[in-house]
Amino acid sequence: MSYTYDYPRPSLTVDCVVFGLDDEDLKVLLIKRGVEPFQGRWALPGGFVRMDESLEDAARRELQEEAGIRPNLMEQLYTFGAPERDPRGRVVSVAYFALVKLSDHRVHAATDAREAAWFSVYDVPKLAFDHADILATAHQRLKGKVRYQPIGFELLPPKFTLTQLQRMYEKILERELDKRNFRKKLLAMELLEELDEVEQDVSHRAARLYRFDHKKYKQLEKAGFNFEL
Amino acid sequence: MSYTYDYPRPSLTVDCVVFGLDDEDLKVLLIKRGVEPFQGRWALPGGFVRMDESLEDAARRELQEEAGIRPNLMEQLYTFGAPERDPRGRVVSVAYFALVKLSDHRVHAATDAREAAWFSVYDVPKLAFDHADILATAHQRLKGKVRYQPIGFELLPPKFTLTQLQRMYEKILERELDKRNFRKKLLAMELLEELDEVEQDVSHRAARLYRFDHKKYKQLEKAGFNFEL
DNA sequence: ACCGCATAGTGTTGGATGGACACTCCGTCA
DNA sequence: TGACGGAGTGTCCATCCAACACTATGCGGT
Repeated sequence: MSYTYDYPRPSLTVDCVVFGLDDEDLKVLLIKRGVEPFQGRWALPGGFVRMDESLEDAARRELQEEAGIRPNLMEQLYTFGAPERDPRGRVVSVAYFALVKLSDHRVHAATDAREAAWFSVYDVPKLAFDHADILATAHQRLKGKVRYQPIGFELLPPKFTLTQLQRMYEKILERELDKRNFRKKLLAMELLEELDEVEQDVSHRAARLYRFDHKKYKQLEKAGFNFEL
Repeated sequence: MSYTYDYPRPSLTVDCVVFGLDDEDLKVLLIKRGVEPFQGRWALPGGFVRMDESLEDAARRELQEEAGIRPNLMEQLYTFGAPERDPRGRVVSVAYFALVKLSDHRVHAATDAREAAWFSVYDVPKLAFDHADILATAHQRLKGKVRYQPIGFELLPPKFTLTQLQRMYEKILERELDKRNFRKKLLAMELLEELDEVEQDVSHRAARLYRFDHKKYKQLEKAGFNFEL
């Protein structure tokens, strides 16, 4: 089977930058390439767009196939189309940006006979194609966006302590925050539901758990509220 | 001549949302379609991407061909790829966002035997394809971006009065600003060069002209300065 | 020459917000 | 029961922001 057109067409792919967070660092999901070009190199998960699926559907399908991951939060990042970005010919790639709770996804990282792994964003191996650019763009977007949209919660488990929350922001923004000011500000937004539970299995005083109130945020957002830092 | 591939490929186009500003309103550039589908409908300027040009080059080429316009400021907006967005088949379009000084471009609007015109953003005819979505996305982006990046200056002539500047922000943000607070804030940034000139041909006291200092802004930006409102 | 008009230009105050800063509380483990 | 590690909590000061009204100037018409 082959397909013929009057004018040449670029290939169209999607690539995904999936971020996760663990106790050490902000992590990104990479896949080891099994075929040329760049065989053996690490790369972002991704692949060709099918004719009957939307771009985001393609990104979600590739993530599912290559790493068994179904992110809650996914959005389009940028489209990379430099003529020489792929040695096989003209390939335009729509990049997506996703956040996952690492606790949900640590196990599934290596599926489908492909090698998949989480790497610290600050210590990434040499990547295939222009994937280093794509990753840099995504990282920048995350750093910018986390300050004015409450997306960081997608990186944490559903119930978290205020210290976990603060560490998350500190790792993403790459600067330290003041504990008292941070708590004051977050609690003043009234977007955190205080639970009657505390963390378990810690060898010191256990911290209270909170949950992010998505419903309330959507309401406030409609009313013109702006989340900030 | 024809081109054959092992797998089907979508067509790839670019579309441009070009904003301009005049005394009345924020304007957007539209082209009347001369061919099916949507013959006779107004649409965003755009066209197919060639195999050897980057996406932005394609957008600039189409703008030049269809409307004789060379914007200073142009950036990628979003990629639209819903499977049914074009009745001719699968067409994925990378949308670009541009700002121009209308004074430079009023004349050239209708060139190349195509009909091109500026429409008020608040009174746009029914558009072809999903161009209404693209326009809405671009308009939203403009409203958001103008507050934290000094891009609004691309809509004004090189020399402008503070009142013109304020009107520009008011039209884009769709709310009134306080004259004194606005001037205080803008002048405090020290990004406006005060010229020894005043506006001409007005039948009242002439206002002083200013120029935006791009060089100084780039320096301050590197030093961590953030333009805001 | 004068007057009217339209727009230019200019400061102060009160309230809210943001950043700096240090100690006590509590649970665990040795 | 004492030491350790992290949880939790309030004040002060500086800065930013919003609200607010009058005088100055140049032109055009009479």
